[in-house]
Amino acid sequence: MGKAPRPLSPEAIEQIARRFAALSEPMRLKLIHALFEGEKSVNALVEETGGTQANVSRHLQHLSQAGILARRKQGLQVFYSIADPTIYDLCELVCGSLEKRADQQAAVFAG
Amino acid sequence: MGKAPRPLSPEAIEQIARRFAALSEPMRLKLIHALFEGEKSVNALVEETGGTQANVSRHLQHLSQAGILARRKQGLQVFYSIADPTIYDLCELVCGSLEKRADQQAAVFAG
DNA sequence: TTAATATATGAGCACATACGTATATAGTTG
DNA sequence: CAACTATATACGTATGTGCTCATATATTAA
Repeated sequence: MGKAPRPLSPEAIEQIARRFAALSEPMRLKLIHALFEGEKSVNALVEETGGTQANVSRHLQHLSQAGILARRKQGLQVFYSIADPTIYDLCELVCGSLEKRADQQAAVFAG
Repeated sequence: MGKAPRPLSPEAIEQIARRFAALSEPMRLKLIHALFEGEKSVNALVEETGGTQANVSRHLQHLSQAGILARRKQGLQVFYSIADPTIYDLCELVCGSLEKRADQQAAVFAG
């Protein structure tokens, strides 16, 4: 017996797809990874990631609207931080799964 | 103190992004969801999802090459099944997170 | 007010990818 | 062998999205 799957409406499917899509771009993952250390300003993230200011700003907005990041404006600066704690677990799950795959591949080559 | 993030090489970031991208399309999520019930043939998945045979086949191959699905050929038919068990947890995490968000939205409208 | 700084946004280009139609391949049956 | 079935693939098209460059907005300081 498999697990009993929840019924999923087309709208729910769409929402889930959008959530995964938000996490499917390298620059956005870099930003999320940088924010694992804590709240940071746009400028700090621009310097840390090496991206252009425009691009970083757009990706941060994308993640913010997706509910993944929180936005706090203070004076001239805007600070972003992780808003959805499940992001940690999601990344851990995927990293773990990919590491296992890599290990298996390595074992194949090692004989 | 935040959690100590693992260092992530650009290649690792790319891999993670690809994994999330594989899960970012509604038709692929439909297929994965259908396979939560167990192994199924391409034709069964075509009928269940209502997609065209070509499109379903392409998405199945995509998921298979990503290591998410397993492929088993038997006579004329090809059977696909979930190969990476973390997929269950990934979907549960995202569903839970989105449900919580929806509840909060609902609470706002309910006053 | 003007100048300076931090962030956001508009326009256009380049590229990726999802889709349908048609066809190819592989395996089975007669 | 030919006919049939299940799956995969080639091709063209349409759409989405990431990126850069330039500019706009907002906030602070002089």
